[in-house]
Amino acid sequence: MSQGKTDVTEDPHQRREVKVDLIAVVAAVIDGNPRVLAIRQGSALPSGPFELGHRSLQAGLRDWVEQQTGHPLGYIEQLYTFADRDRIADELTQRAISISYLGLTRDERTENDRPRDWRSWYDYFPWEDHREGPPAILPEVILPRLEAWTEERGQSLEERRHRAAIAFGLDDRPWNEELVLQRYELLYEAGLVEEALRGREGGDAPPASGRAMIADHRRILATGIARLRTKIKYRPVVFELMPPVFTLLQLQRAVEALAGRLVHKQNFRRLIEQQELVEETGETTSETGGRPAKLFRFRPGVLMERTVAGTKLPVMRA
Amino acid sequence: MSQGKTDVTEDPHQRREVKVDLIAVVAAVIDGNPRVLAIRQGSALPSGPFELGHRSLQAGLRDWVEQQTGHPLGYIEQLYTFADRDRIADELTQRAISISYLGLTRDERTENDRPRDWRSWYDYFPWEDHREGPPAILPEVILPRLEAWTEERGQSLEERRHRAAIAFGLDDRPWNEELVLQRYELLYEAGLVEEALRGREGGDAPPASGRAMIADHRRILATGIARLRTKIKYRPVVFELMPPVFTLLQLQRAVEALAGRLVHKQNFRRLIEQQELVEETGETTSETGGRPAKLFRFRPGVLMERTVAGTKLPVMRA
DNA sequence: TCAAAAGTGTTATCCTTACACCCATGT
DNA sequence: ACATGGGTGTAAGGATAACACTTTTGA
Repeated sequence: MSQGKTDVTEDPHQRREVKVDLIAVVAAVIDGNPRVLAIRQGSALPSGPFELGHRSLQAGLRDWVEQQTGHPLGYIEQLYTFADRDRIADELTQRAISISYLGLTRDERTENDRPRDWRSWYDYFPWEDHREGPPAILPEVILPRLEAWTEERGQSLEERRHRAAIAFGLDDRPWNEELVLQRYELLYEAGLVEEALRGREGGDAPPASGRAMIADHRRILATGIARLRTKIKYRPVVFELMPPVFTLLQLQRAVEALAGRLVHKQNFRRLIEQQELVEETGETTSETGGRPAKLFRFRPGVLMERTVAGTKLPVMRA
Repeated sequence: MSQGKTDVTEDPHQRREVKVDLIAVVAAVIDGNPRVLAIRQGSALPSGPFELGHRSLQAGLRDWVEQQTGHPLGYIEQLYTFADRDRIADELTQRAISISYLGLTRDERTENDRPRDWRSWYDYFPWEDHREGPPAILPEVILPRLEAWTEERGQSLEERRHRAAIAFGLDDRPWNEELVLQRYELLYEAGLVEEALRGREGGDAPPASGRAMIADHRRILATGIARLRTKIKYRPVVFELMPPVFTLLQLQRAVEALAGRLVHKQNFRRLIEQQELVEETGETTSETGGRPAKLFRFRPGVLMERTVAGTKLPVMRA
């Protein structure tokens, strides 16, 4: 913006090489809570440069995660690629881009796994856990400050109100758990997260809440959570987070942990049953307390069919 | 696999710089057909390296597309990032990655626009257009060859059959228009598209059909089409492809062009109406033949609300 | 016996699908 | 008048959301 545009055609020999970083959001459900693999006391996502030795982007990512956390990765999918905006380019002839991935793993403690690396999502996003109703931090801290911000400047006042209303479910709008990124970005713009204040001099109001991360890692985490919350609704990805056998309530609790809200027990079961995602093992467990629960496993056949589901358009009959 | 893993930690000073290419799938609906912006007689997607002069990835992409096609870009979204696998690295110390984007534009002929750059999707994927029923090429050419391929080798026979059945809607399965990429990849594996035969020596069966493109551009195009066919169902992206005012049937035809299949007129209208996506302008047009049609425009307010829609999970009432 | 969790039945409502028909204009 | 596209009514079936209730265990 302020730096004056460089004419691309000026020097055809200018260096075009770029540093590429790989960053991972690795999620699991442990003890009924959604968790993410983080290093350096929870301040950073596993990451590292894409190097010549890496056979592919994914292979590079796996190497870094395993090296930094001791945890091998199973399912991974790409999240987003961006040119770093919070990071200052090393030199004028050097830029960096980041390629982020979402990984899903089971709650299996491997030998070299360091349990301390698993942090709850909601340490970073305390306003996102609505399983026990809207968290107190919302009415007590975030919403008042956010409202103050929307009234701060005369310019795009209406637009800000509107965005906040949609993102946080104000004015009788429903809470939409998928809008994790939009909420984080609003809080960032409003200066309510620590990351937003880093460039500026002090004096601003202290951040609203939630543990901060280095650079833009928390934004990337928000992207990963949003993706998972969306995807869980139309692809059977919970698979990747569950042990081989489980009870229906355990499955429900996992979904609730991810979505950050409770679901209706019976309707949830009907949904699962109707999609034929699972089958009974024939066994039961009484480890859950109360009446013993039937154990289920995912139907292996479904994996392939359902991974390519499809949504609705009022098509004509073939 | 066969190459023996390189230890990443061996030489910390090895070069980590990488070439980054930006590639665009730019779509429009022109004369009732879905089209893509392609250069070099339709053999390549617009693309170019990410350079220092580019303020951002998106800005770089816009520059290249405008420079190569004369067409300014409106809406764009990221598709996928990958390390090139079909391209051979320039040197041992040099690798390349590609970042692909999907762009949507209206049918507006700008002065410097070269109409010849707009190619129909279905030139590249003739098996994807089911608006007049399954295209003849499927039963006549593709399916027989594909079947031959599934029986070719004893190994993963069942799995191949299954994949083909899902992708092409065999054995009473419905046709799923979203599986564009899966279908292309199957045809690639089966050696039924030209691109698959490039590395190998001749003697193979000639490609099934569809215009080929350089490198992996056709695969990227398939990815873009798949994304658009999916997205059109849950986000109001058709907006970006329509003129400011239009009739409902024109809107329907546009959706049909993209989806490659017909939709039920009345149910389509109910869907549009129910989502309150459009409003009457009060005008009518008789340019469509037959009874004059009411003209509509998209409701500007909806743009914001609907861009963040949301899907279903059996939630509990707040 | 009672708490805790498992598991079932039922209803009103809404959305989806499908079918069939009428309306307004130009030729 | 008739072809062409525009535009509507309605009914069956299925999925959703919201009820409340019974069952089986461990402590």
